[in-house]
Amino acid sequence: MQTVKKTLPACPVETTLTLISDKWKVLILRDLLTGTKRFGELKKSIGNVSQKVLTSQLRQMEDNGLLVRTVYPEVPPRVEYTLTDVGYSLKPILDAMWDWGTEYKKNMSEI
Amino acid sequence: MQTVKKTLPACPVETTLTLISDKWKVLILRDLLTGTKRFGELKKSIGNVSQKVLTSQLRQMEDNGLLVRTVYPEVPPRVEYTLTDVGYSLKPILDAMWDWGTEYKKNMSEI
DNA sequence: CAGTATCCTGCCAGATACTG
DNA sequence: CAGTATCTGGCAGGATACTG
Repeated sequence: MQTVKKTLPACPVETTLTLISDKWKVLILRDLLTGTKRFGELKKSIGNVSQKVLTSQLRQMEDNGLLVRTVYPEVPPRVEYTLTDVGYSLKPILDAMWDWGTEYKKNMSEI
Repeated sequence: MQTVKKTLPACPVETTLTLISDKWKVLILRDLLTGTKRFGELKKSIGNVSQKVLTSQLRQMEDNGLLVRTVYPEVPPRVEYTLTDVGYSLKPILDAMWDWGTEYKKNMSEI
């Protein structure tokens, strides 16, 4: 899945999928769009994700230039995640998903 | 994953994810947004999906009201898939993904 | 707190055979 | 042509224990 530069598909939609289609990445984006978060905050907010997988997907997003990881050399340690401009530019996709999900739920409740 | 009405999450973004985050659904949408397609056309266009999985994900999308499946009682048989209005209303999400993927590739090629 | 290190589960892909 | 049925296997993701 990674080494993205080598495997970027021709279709731009597939390119986007390659970068954000893993199970938790959209929820990571949702949470970071409102600002910098610590690892523990993300884990709590996202829900049922395991530490290993959350760490792994955060690292991939860092490698792809979507977010920045900052380690504060304190005890206990503190690690913060912040979207880059490229990561933040995914906001229109999340907004569209938010709008559609809201409409869908409204329609379903009317049936 | 299915029985969507029972498990719709509170967050609208998660609701949308529940319906389109399976591996091939976004590509199915991409292909059907340009019009009705036959099963074989979808399979060819999407690429490496197996018959079994493509059938399964199309059925789920039908159950969720995103598309309609039409069987023509001919020999050889013909089955066509068409987006419903609800399915078509996902277009803004796909458009945003197209735009972002195009930009991302442009940025990557400049490095 | 924010991770590694292991081991394990289950989804999905691949291949093949069969049918209306 | 467009499926269904069955078996196999790889790998993303999950559970748990341990650590700087």
